[in-house]
Amino acid sequence: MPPLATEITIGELARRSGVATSALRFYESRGLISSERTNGGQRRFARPTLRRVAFIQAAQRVGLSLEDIATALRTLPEHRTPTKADWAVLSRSWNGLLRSRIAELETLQTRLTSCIGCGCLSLKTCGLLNTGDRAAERGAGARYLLGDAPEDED
Amino acid sequence: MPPLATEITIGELARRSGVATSALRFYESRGLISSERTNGGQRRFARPTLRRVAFIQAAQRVGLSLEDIATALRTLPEHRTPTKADWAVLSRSWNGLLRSRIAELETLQTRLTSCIGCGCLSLKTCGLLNTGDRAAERGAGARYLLGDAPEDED
DNA sequence: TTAGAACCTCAAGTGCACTTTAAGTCAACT
DNA sequence: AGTTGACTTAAAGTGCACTTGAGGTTCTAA
Repeated sequence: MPPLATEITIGELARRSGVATSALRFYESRGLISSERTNGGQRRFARPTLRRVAFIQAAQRVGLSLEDIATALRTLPEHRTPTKADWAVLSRSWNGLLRSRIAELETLQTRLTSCIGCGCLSLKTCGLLNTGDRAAERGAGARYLLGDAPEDED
Repeated sequence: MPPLATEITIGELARRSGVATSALRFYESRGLISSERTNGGQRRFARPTLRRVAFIQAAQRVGLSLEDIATALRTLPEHRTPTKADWAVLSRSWNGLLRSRIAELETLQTRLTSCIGCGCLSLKTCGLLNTGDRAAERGAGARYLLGDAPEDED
């Protein structure tokens, strides 16, 4: 048998993950995935990479940057197949983020619904954006309109 | 009395909304907000603009592009203060989007939790990314890994 | 062995959502 | 009337997440 035919090409990884080869090369350049090379210099990915890519895709859906995802993935071992425990740690931290993200959207939804109900949609009383929890996500976070002058009805 | 002192400067709008003046000008250039001008050529915003900006901010949190938000805001009257009914229509459509976005994240969370539970995290059986609903959001949407060959355990 | 698909690198280009800079004008206060 | 801070435009720059293009090499199957 060959040394292990379990390695996959970048094209295969692309087809299986739905991510373009150019994006996969980009991820590798950013340290999110890694590969071995053939004698000819072509990439060969280990199969667990498929799972890493899936994780990257999912994390992006939640709004994380590649930098954040790279940081998270660094908690996984690079040169051995991650164990159940490895993934569990990663997943748990991620679960917390998901929870706060969901809570944020739910608050927004509640506010929106009650605003429809009362018809006011006033910044003062509804505070569409004053979610009250800014736990999740850095960057262009929630702004505070609470500082508005009291006459800001309408 | 002056013709109506209810108009606010771009600086005031910026302070009250937490959005930079440069961003507000950018929003205007993209048709998300509008303004009158003084004789000297400076912008004066009507007060309801504050609410529009709040809406823009909130919509961005849900992951909408400025283009999408602009389209949504176009359903509001531009030259009269939006009524309760105007906002209600807009909010309702938005509410649906929020709902599917929340559902998507909840599915992801469930999958993640059960994956931790069983320790498999297998693409085949867990399908971290196979949320099964791709109702919300265009663009870099959910990818399908279901097409994976059956031997893709790990 | 050879055609052609798939791969390689590096640099430049893209789209989004802005920000920054430069050079100048306006508004409000004293 | 003058100063100062806020405003104006237009163009260029930024950061992220990629994609595209050019020019060349490798792998696989007939």
